[in-house]
Amino acid sequence: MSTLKSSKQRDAVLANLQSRYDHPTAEDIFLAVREVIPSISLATVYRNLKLLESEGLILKIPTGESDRFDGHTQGHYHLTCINCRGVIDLDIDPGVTLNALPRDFDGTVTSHSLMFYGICPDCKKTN
Amino acid sequence: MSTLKSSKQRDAVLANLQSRYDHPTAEDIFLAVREVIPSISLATVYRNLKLLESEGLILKIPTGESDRFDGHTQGHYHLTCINCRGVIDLDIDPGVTLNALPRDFDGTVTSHSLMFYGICPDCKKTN
DNA sequence: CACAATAATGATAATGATTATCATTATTAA
DNA sequence: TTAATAATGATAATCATTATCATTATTGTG
Repeated sequence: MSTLKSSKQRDAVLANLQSRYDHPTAEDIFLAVREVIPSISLATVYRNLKLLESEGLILKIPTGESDRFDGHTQGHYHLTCINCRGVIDLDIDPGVTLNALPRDFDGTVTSHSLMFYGICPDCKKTN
Repeated sequence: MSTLKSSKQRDAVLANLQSRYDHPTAEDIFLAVREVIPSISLATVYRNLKLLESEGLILKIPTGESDRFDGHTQGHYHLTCINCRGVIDLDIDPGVTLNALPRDFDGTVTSHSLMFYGICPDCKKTN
């Protein structure tokens, strides 16, 4: 197993993700980090997103379109707006759902992810 | 707006999806339906999956890899096995999570999807 | 400090999943 | 039965993501 070496690109990707509360795609992150490190490559962004996710430092949110990423790993839930396709945080207790797991389930559950679909406050206001 | 015309390909895709309880990819469905309609094209499978989903007859499950599909639309939850990458049904009351929605949320929620991650019974037995 | 080992990078080619195109075929309503 | 048009199969195109590879940066050691 190879040992991690630090890189300013990886630091910048993580810092960007931790500084924002939307849920950007790899492309979004690429564009943002490029303001700070103009030479950064999209491949490096993808590489580091994968690495950071496997380290447990960020979350990947599959959406059916481009994956989105979240720099805040404490349990919380999301809403996907079916109008603007954006993903926002919701303020709900993350515990409730796990309590509902049936006792007789033969597998092992290690985590869960809850996605709500609907209209986000911004889109609701605008329409 | 164009009016739907029936096709045996679309019927076969829907029938296949409704007859099974795994959560196949478009490719899986293509291979299965080809046993019945050897001339069917993968493009036709994708086309009809999209159409059936927009009609609300099937569910698309984003996974971060290939999308998976579900022919049973009554509310229920899934477990993604982090070992075999399969998706199985879980037997939990779908109501609990919606009750947890905060009252002061300014948007509108129309549906939700809960994905558990862990080891499925088959993989747990085998290892 | 100098250096060797190797992880990380940027550029870009390759892949895999999904969608678009287009000529042909099938379904439908009149 | 026919005209209108939705659906198909074949395949090209697109989009997101990953792999490759030569070069650069980081790190531990003498």
